[in-house]
Amino acid sequence: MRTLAEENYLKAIYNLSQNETGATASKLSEKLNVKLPTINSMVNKLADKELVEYQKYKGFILTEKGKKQALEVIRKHRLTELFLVKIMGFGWEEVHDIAEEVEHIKSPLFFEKMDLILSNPKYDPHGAPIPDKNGKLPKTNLKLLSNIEIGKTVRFVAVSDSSSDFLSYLSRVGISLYSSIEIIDREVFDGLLKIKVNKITTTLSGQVAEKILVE
Amino acid sequence: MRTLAEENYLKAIYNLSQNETGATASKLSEKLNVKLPTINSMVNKLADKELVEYQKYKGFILTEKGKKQALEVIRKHRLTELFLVKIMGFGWEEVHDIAEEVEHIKSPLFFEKMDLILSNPKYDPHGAPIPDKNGKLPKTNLKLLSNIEIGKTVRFVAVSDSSSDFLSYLSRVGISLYSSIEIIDREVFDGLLKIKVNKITTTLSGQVAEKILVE
DNA sequence: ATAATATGTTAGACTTATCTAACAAATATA
DNA sequence: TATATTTGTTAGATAAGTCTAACATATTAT
Ligand SMILES: [Mn+2]
Ligand SMILES: [Mn+2]
Ligand SMILES: [Mn+2]
Ligand SMILES: [Mn+2]
Repeated sequence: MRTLAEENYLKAIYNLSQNETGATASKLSEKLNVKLPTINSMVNKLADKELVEYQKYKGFILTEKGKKQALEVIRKHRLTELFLVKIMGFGWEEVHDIAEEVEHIKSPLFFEKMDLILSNPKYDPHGAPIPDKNGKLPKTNLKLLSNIEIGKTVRFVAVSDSSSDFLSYLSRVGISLYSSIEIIDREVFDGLLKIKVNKITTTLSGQVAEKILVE
Repeated sequence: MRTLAEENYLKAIYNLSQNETGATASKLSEKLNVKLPTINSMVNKLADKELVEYQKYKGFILTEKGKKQALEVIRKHRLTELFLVKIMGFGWEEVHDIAEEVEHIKSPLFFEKMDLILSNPKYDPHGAPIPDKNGKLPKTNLKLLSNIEIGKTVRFVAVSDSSSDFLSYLSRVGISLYSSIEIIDREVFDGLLKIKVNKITTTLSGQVAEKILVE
């Protein structure tokens, strides 16, 4: 039986290993809000269970088995988020924290029913792909809004930060998923970005532009 | 922060103390599927936190504080069960086990939304009353089907066993919540009961009749 | 290349929730 | 009432998940 803590470690390691930097002890420590030695002892246990590969002082990578389990949890998380928005009427900025809890429900029936009610959805409310029952994910090829050339128009399809603060901010400035965004200008010094969305011109900071994924 | 185990103990003690027999160590042990010494150590902790009153070799009773907390969990359980049936389309025999997990979700928003969607419901799918936000329960005055006199007609309003096996059996023999049941005959020896439901005559065992609550 | 800093590991302790074995009290039975 | 049985308690062990303090390795800067 997989424990709640184990599930959180697997998910965090999976998410970190999507970045170039990979999953290191200190990154995990920060992400999971536990001290470094805790990471060490937990990762050792996960290695014993053959869920991660781990050599001292090198980072961690998930085994196939570990990856499959991580994707099961991620599937539950994203299905839940979409269910909360579509069926229960929550805002996209409210659902992440609730899904962090609900993703640990064991009952497969519960999530199968969500999947049925939502007709096998492919994306969560933040534009992230929902792994299918076998852990398959569509290959996406997204770019950061911060890297798009001036003059281009792109479609906002996902965020890389699902925190309430960030999403509320986007809603407040009138940027929602699937909006068309035209790049008007970018400040070289700090990446400050002038964009046009729905005929309205807005300015975004470089940090914000890095969290917006477009195609 | 209340732990999952604590919540299960509070709920179990509350439920047991609704019977005349009260909550004893061995009953709790059986209900929670843990050995007797575990009950002992946990109840000692709950007593330290002033959630139960406990004197050696006597039973346990919840303090006001403990009762309030138990009712919070019971509210979440029953709201969840109704949500699963009414909104997600589960059968009444499928929901208890799922609710045993979901009741431990901390997010108050999640349950407030259920309550809103269901319009402040008063009863769960098994006829059990849902405590309100302050832990208030309607006074119900139900009788056991096994105690009703021959010749009377009663309304089936609740079950005292929400297990899948029992509820599936009731569905199979065509007895559903709010059916009218006429008592045709009762065998003195073992309580075997002949009833009429929807113009159909059926026979129920004494054990089954004891789990059916009527008014 | 050496020293300073950042990152990772080991050792040992603590809390929660569980167990088994041994013992004690209460209750039922003869 | 004396004994047997059932029920409850204490003692001590264990596993999971966390911590702090001390130490080791790796990386960065001088
Ligand atoms: Mn999320
Ligand atoms: Mn998401
Ligand atoms: Mn139930
Ligand atoms: Mn119920």
